[in-house]
Amino acid sequence: MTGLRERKKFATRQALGIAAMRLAIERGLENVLVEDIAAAAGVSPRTYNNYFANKYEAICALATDRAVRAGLALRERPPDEPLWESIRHSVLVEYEGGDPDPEWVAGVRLVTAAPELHGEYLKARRAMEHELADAIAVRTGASAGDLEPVVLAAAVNAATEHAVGQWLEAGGSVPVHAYVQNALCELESLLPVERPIR
Amino acid sequence: MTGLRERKKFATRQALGIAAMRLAIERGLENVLVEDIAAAAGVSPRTYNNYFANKYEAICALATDRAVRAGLALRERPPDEPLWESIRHSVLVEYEGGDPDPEWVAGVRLVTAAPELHGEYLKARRAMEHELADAIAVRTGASAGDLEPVVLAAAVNAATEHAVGQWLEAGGSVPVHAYVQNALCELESLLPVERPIR
DNA sequence: CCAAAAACTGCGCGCCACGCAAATATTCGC
DNA sequence: GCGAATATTTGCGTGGCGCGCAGTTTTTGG
Repeated sequence: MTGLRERKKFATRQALGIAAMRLAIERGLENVLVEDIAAAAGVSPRTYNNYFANKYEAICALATDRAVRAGLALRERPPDEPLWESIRHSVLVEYEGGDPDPEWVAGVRLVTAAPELHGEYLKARRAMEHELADAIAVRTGASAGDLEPVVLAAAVNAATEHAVGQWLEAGGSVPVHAYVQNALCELESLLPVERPIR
Repeated sequence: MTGLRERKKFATRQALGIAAMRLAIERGLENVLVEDIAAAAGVSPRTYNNYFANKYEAICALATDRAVRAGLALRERPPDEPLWESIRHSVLVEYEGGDPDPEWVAGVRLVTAAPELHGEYLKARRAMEHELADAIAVRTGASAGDLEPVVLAAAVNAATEHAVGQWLEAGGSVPVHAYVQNALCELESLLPVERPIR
């Protein structure tokens, strides 16, 4: 990742993602052309298509990256930490800085409100589920094909999305962070692990 | 649903969905034009777009319908039946007849193999999750905004998809049915409900 | 500093989503 | 049944998109 090539590539991807989200928020999804996004990121339309196959991928790129990072974060928690605590930390970093930032809030609102984005957004969430499941499997020493890590990851994802939904409905005076933490704690009590996974 | 109008509309939608899936299987996703699907269903290309916004929606239409039906099925189980049994029945009907049918198998393979279809397929699965969650909430008497039904539905979905994945890997000598039933039973033991939900 | 590898770009083509308005089919009150 | 009201289908036209191709520019490794 230290090569100039890779850094530039990543920067372009990120610039496109940010530009796409910004434009979609301020103009509305339908009034953004691929051409606009490319221009805003200082790149030719043709190059845009080397990074993303369509508008929606670009808009969700940030969400995708963040989601994947949650999985990586879990892998890097100290292995002696209780699993639930590790999961809570890994998921919560996703929502750490974002909450008061009005652009972040608008982004969440956009992604949940626009049906055209749902498919892409779900792909991002599922990517996180997979990362989480793998990381959990490593931690619990599960063998390949085991059901438990998969279910656990899915439950975490569902609880998280549910929390965000509740937070959105509530109007946003309390930070998301609190909602998500709450949901994860409640989830923990719903999934009592007989042989306590550490 | 008894009006001629509604029946025709439903028939067209189904014809388009079937045609789309068939063509995609026998030619490969990239070699199917919207025009072809419309023609195969005996409808103008313009009409196609009154039903579906793109190729992928049409291809996944059957999956979507089946997924939603699972939710409805749960609502119609006898309320005195144990909840887990109701869930198992409702989910299993999705996989009842399909398994030996080579076209059904090819469809599952296509949907899981082609990345372009993932977003749409995930939307179908999530629709089922919502239906299941609602039905479960009714059954357990949960109040609006409760986490438990949502998590339960997500877990059921994850277990189901996991089972199908395992079955695909195994090559298909044992029917899917068995895999899914297995996974759901295992899931049941993973989610011991303290105050036993009936 | 140079050759190999990779990324960016312009061009062009076929496909697609959708608004609009005319034609056709279905429903419903009478 | 009949005719008006309401839905659906369809053709046409347009703007936008996805991507293969081939030429140029940039980065890399030696």
